[in-house]
Amino acid sequence: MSAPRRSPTPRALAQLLLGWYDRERRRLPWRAAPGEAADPYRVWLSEVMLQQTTVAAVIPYFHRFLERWPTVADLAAAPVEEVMQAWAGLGYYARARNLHQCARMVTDWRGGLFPDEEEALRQLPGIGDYTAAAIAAIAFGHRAVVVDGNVERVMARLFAVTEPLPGAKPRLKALAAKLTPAKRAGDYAQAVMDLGATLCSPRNPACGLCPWRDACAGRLAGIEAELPARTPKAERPTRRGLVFWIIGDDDSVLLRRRPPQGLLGGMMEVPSTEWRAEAWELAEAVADSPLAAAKLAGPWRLLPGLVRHTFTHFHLELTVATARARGQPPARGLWCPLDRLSDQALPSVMRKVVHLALSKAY
DNA sequence: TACACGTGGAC
DNA sequence: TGTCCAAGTGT
Repeated sequence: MSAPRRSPTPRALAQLLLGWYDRERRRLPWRAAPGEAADPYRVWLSEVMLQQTTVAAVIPYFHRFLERWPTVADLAAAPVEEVMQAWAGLGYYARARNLHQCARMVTDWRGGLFPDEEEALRQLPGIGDYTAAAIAAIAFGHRAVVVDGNVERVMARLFAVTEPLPGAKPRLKALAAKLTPAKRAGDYAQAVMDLGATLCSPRNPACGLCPWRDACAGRLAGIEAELPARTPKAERPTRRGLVFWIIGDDDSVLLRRRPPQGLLGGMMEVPSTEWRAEAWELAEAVADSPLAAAKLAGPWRLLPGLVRHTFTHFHLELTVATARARGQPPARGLWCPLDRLSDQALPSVMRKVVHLALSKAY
């Protein structure tokens, strides 16, 4: 008779994972070398960039930001427009505005020193529950319960939690709290996230290599690949718009800045109609184009092709019309020379518009 | 609480 | 092509 298998203690599980982390730790640009102190500025910058964003997408942005703004005071001193421009392409642009605001608060009120307590970090713009815990643990070594999507997935599998997200969040956080050790809290937090990002991945988890394979209730039940369960999301509608590619003197094009709040807030755009369910007729769209018809120096022409883009909650289809014009740009607008388009804070959907226009309008 | 908020890679 | 989803936050 073999003794009944006893489930490992939380302490034993944490030690198992830390051992794996010491062997397999990924080298990432914001990560301090083993035994060295982390730089809170780098930890904060990386954590904000990593919100809902993959490591591969973040790495080049992280390097560019750090080179351009080596300290939080440098970032705070920059005009917000430059920060938006540097963030262009990374998405979730409210993060860039909040990043800049947070840098100013830390610089102006605290002499450039980040708070080390979770609760104080949580008060800063762009820092929520996850990021506050991550900074407290990784940058300052405090015991904090760090729960992101990786941790939720790993906990759901390790403890075979079948309740769907987001309802299961409190239970998963409670489970994560039991496992979080007092020592090496930062390493532990990064270890769980590394585990989720490499072995305990959403699809095809590599259970054979996992330090927790013998303790994993999800794997023992054969349901690891189905976890975590999620409540189905609403369908994405399609919206349509017509974009005005208005060519001014000296090979310039009309751009404007979007309002600070809402979709693509504070970013530059090629002017367009409202985005709605119905397609636009050219005549209808031109009636509310950003330049009065009197200033146009030629007829409108519809370009062949379509710009497709998918946001989190809707699909977008844009057609592009072009015309020549002269005169002063309208309010919020500017004439941008074609060779300076790359200097603008153009989000990816607008870069697709630029690409179509440059390939079809000239 | 539920929804708005980007993007690109994987399958 | 379509769907999923990634180190979430703000409202």
